[in-house]
Amino acid sequence: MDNHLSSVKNSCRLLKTFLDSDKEMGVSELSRQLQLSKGAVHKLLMTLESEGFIKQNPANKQYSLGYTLLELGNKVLRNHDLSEFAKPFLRKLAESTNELVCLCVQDEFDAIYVDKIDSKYPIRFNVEAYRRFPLYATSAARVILAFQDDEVIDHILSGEIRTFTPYSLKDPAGIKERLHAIRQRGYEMSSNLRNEGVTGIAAPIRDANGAVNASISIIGPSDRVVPVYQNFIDQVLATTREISSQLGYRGK
Amino acid sequence: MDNHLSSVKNSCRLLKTFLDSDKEMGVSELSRQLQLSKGAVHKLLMTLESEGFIKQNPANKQYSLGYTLLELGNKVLRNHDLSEFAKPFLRKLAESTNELVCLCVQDEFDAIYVDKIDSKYPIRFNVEAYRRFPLYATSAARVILAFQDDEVIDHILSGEIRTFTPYSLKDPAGIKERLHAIRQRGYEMSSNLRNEGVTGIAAPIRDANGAVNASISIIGPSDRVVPVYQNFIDQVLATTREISSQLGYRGK
DNA sequence: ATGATTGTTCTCTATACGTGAACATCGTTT
DNA sequence: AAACGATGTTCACGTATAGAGAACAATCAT
Repeated sequence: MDNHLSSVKNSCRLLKTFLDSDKEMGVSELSRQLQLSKGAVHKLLMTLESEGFIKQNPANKQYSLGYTLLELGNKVLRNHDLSEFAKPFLRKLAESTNELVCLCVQDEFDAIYVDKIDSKYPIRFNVEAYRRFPLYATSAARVILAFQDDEVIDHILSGEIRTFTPYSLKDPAGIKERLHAIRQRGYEMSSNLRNEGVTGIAAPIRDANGAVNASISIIGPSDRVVPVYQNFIDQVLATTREISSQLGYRGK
Repeated sequence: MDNHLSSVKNSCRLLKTFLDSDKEMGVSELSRQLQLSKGAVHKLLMTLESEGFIKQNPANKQYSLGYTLLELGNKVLRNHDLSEFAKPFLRKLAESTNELVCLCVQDEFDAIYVDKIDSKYPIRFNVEAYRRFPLYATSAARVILAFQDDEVIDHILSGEIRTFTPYSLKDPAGIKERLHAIRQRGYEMSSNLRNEGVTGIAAPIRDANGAVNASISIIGPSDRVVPVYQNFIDQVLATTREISSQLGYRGK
């Protein structure tokens, strides 16, 4: 870990520990989780609080994330051209399918839903926006991963593979085969791999250079989605091709 | 600036400079804005990037905010009990008024809209959620400020007063009078102070101790809102009183 | 080609960081 | 009440390190 500012790194780690906790946290608990002295954690908190990144509950002296992070997070979205650009396409797709439609992007070795439009049906599936998940886990993510360099794929598959249902893919070789198949046919469809009874259909968005960093997917209860899957595949592909073309992509 | 970690403070300042810029920024520009050496800024960026708080565009080497901030910002909202709790009340109010309805909270010496439901009318006014603004600037904010301690009020009014329209309040003494009036009657209504042709009606939410940290407001074009203002005042007051009461407030 | 920008790397010293322990405040338990 | 255990907060100190400044590399414009 050279040329890294240790206290800055610690402050980042501190903020991120709040992601895995639903409650406020105190100095002692943070000091345990981060393996830092209480004094150091306290100084970190004082500094972060003075900048609005952390706020302290006066009643119980516990700390939680501050509103400045809300501002910054929102700014990420507003600076994110693609979500602005893709919005009308998502809306159109949501209207014609009535199912959950998501815009997924890659960030390092994770995937994130940066936008979504919920299904109108009373019985519908839901995803959590803005939360990271592994690139091998969902249709929307795999359809991005499939177009990455082999080194990236190998690096990700050489790590621990998390499973979510009894059907989740867990064999690296099997996943790799599947990725090649996706690359061949240009889309992905899967059921039960992330959530039982749920089917996702996803296609990649290409930028002007042909690189894939994002995808659009339709997700819904299998008994509604599977009977019309060919129609949905056609619609997602039509949408992502139109977007890719408007982004300057000149491929098939 | 004692017992503050300077590099952490710098990293916070660095992230916040992106709030006032709509584009990516490079080392040199940041170094100028922050008055830090290029080397120092570079190290900050490397560290923040390794934690996902910053990302670099490989094409032009410029930097922008990273997706981890999106995660953290979203977490702030999910941890914010009030917005979850107030949601159904907002929806009801939006449905019966058809105008923009906002939930506003105080953070230090600023106000932030943490939730809103847009008007259904084709001609409608819009606010930017999650962005700070001064506590004296809008109805929603003033109705919170009015119930703060005098020291807080004086501190805020002793600073620079920003104006937004030719009608914006700018005389500290006049604002203070207005705040007292708000306190008397329990709500605020104003036109043209933040945006010309726009009228806001706001009432405070009280917690179990009677403290005011949030408000609900109805905002819309004056020619639609003013004619029915008494009705809207009654509805906002009924809503905030119901919420306050459910939060444990036992006042009038 | 030249020059003026950039981003990145390097060396070096003042200092700011993190530790560890002491102190202060809480609730609980006995 | 009194003693305990847990908290959050403060402090002094030595070492690791953060930040300055200059050199280097890589662009882009002229």
